[in-house]
Amino acid sequence: MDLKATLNLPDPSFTIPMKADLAIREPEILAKWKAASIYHRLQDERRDAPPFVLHDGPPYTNSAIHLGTAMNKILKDFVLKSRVMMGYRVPYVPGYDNHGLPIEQAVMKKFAERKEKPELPTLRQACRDHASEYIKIQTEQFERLGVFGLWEKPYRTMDFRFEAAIVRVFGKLVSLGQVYRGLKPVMWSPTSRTALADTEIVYDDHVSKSIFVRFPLIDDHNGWSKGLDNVYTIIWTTTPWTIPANLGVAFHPALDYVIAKVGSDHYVVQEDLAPSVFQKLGLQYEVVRTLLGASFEFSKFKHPIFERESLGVLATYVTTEDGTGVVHTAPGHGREDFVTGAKYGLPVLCPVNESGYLTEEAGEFAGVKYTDCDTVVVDRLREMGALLLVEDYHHQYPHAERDGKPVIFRATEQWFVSMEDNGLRAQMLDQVEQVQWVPESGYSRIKGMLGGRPDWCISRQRPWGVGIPVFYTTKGTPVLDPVAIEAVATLIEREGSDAWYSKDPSEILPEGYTFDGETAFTKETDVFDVWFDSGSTSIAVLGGDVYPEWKEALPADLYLEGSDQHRGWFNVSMVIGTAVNGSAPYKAVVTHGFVTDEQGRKMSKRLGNVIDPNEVCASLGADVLRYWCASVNYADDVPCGPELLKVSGEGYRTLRNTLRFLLGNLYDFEPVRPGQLQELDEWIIEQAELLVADVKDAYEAYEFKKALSAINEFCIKQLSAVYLDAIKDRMYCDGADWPSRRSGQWACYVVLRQLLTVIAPILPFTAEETYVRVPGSRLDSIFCETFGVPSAERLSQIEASPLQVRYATLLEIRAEVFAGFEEWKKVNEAKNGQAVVAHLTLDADSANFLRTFELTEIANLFKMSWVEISEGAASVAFSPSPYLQCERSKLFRPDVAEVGGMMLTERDRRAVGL
RNA sequence: GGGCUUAUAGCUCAGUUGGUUAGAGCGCACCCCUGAUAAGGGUGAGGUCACUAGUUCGAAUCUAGUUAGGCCCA
Repeated sequence: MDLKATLNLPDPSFTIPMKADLAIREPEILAKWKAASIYHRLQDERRDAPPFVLHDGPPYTNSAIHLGTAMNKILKDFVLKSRVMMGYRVPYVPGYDNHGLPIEQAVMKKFAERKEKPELPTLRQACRDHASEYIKIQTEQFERLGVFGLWEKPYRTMDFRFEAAIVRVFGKLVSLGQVYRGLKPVMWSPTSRTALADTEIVYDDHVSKSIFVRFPLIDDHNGWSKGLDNVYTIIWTTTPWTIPANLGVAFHPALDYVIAKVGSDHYVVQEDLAPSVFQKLGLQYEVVRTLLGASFEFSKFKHPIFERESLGVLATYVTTEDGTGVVHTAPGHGREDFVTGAKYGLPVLCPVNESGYLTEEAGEFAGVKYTDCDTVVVDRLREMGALLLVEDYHHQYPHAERDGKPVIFRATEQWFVSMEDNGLRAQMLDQVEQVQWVPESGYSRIKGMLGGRPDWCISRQRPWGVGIPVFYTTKGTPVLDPVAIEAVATLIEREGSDAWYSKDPSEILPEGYTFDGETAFTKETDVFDVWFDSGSTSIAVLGGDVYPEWKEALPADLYLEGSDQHRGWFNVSMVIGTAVNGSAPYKAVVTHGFVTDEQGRKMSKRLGNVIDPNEVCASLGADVLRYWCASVNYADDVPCGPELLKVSGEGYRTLRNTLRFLLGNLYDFEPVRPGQLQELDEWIIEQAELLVADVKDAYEAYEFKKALSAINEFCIKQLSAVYLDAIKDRMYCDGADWPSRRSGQWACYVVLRQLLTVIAPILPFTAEETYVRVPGSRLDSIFCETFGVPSAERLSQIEASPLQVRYATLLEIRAEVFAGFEEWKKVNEAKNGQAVVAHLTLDADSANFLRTFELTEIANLFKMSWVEISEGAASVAFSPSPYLQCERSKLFRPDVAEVGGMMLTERDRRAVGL
């Protein structure tokens, strides 16, 4: 008799293959999902279920995805899929951020290579095309990761209707009185009469006139100059043309300053710089007093030329590297000066026009070109006796990249969203309290940023964006009229934001439109800061005005982005959400860190440590990448590299093999619950239920790592090491349809289904691949299933289950037997426990406890030939088994006997009908 | 330089309100199995809890500082 043929061995063609071949198999599963419209299927399935809305933060569309974006989408998908399996309706509209400088620059580079200088419409079209191209690429890549969503209709900030929504959000803010027009300095090219972005600037050698200028003290505010006459402070600057705009002198609050006596005059300069300053000026001096910079706050000095005050202010950017430690401050001509000026309520004086000529506001210098100030202003300072020294100064100075000419800082009219009007800031800070921040540190981070953020400058002097929809009258009055703004929105909705540029105001505004009695208008040329676009997404998408199928209740349940978005998206979304709707646009915010290499260093091309998620999908598979994602602590910065991916691959394979084995035993199983289950089978089913309860809680708390390690440990410690090992004999050698075997199959079936549901959010491809082969799977997809979470009642029943205590105790004894056997093996011949009898001597209670089990079950679990139990002082001893080996089951058992020329146990004799 | 944040075994991570000998999985070493087989099982070795100084009867845990990372600013 061919005994092997009588065994019920797992059928390798029935179960999933051991070799995953994910790079090949995953695309097939994707195709299946696509054909089944899995996303819509799930929406349909859960039509009446409570919703869980994760609102997508839009990635910028100027490159393929990198590991950080991949991780972000995968983490989102963990949330989406786990919520689906908790029974929610889970809509997900992916988004894309399309306007802005980086795309414009990428496009300009292409034009430059062809030596072309595109007109505005051509440039904008090229930007649109560029963004479209990367939307397509990124969509493919995100889908490849296994992310379910409305990929055929994502939100795109350059979608005409989306652009119109942005305009309407602006209109809403205008009507709320949240928007105002103000001045702010930007890099300005006087030769091309345009504002420039930082990235359009190159630093080049330049020779400037540097001047030392003294400012007489008018009022020392708190008496620091008491008893001294002729007190001055000295500033040093390399931009004489900004002297007419001077409104302040800045001191470092924490540095020491000296009052130096020079003849009958007294000069305030920074202590460390005093020797070099006076040496340069050729003056002998004597220190008469030393004071902290903070002393000079609110002191009043006189402007060196005009009859005007220059206020003593404090600023921490004052350094001791150059100059005098006292910084000439012109809020209209420097970013730092602007911020400091705003703090002290100084006006933003900008007496330089767009061509670089000084204006009427510069008084006697009106009409002078800024470069000529090197002589005109300097001469005047000399006449006034304010000039202490002038010399040439070689340094790096910003130049426009496009024409190589020097640029200037110049305040221009910009649009702002006020943080204080309507109590917006206070309201936002209140809203911060209502939001759940995960991890908790996000709370203090966003709070600091909202509390400290200045008014939001929403205008950009760029071509690629949504035009700020403001008309001006011939007198230059901005038309802040809802009717006019809505006219723009209507146009853009129909023809896109390009139409704002191509149409005349008369073509846009309603016929016969008048404002302030005027009928002729010009258009604003600035576009919105792209953060205004993305700050509007909650309203544009969830508000449902753009496309009704996107509509969901606000606030969203969750935003999930990198921690840099505290300053970015979370911030601007809060500003617009709170201003427009009166509340935060999100109930919870989860943030993740950044991906580093295995040494914790930033990924960079230079270091050659960049991991490309697309390559990982094409080699190891998306499930392995997702496994990695779930295995790291995303709240911190997360390491990734070839070694870690290899480790993830190994972990993945362990899980896969567990699924493979469970399924392999079900090839001849109809999923019907047998009347009576064996104890061990009930035990593992209870264990699986405990696991599902834990994992569901972990998913709910966004603790994917915890979910994965719980699953892992269950597979390794409960299934592989104990249960699966113990049931093999029963599965293989018992009669195929004996209740004992069916009981084990039922347990495998139940456990497998439980495992598949909890694994599915992390390893969707593998879960799906396995699920469709499980006997009795009638649903199209694993994602139509829900977690088999035990009821509270059932849970407390399991937790108090005598079965759990019973097996825990048995497994403790088992561990002692195993440990003892290792010792024994070292000095004895027999290496295999199956050929060894264990002699357990135990106290009466333990012995009686063991006797409640069948000896065959104990021998099986302990992987011994046989077990003998006696009472006495606790010990474990071993001896070679005196029993014969069964030819069918390979076990050495007391009941092995010869029948029909074969050595068989009683059970095996029955199984083969002897 | 500022705000927020991280540091526990070779790796990824647990470690509740301070309280026995700091845990898990992987990896590693040795052994077993060869009917989960490019699988599976057993045993074991591995840690000055980044460093320094405090508080305390007692610190991985609390405090201050130092060092090295990260994000956002300046």
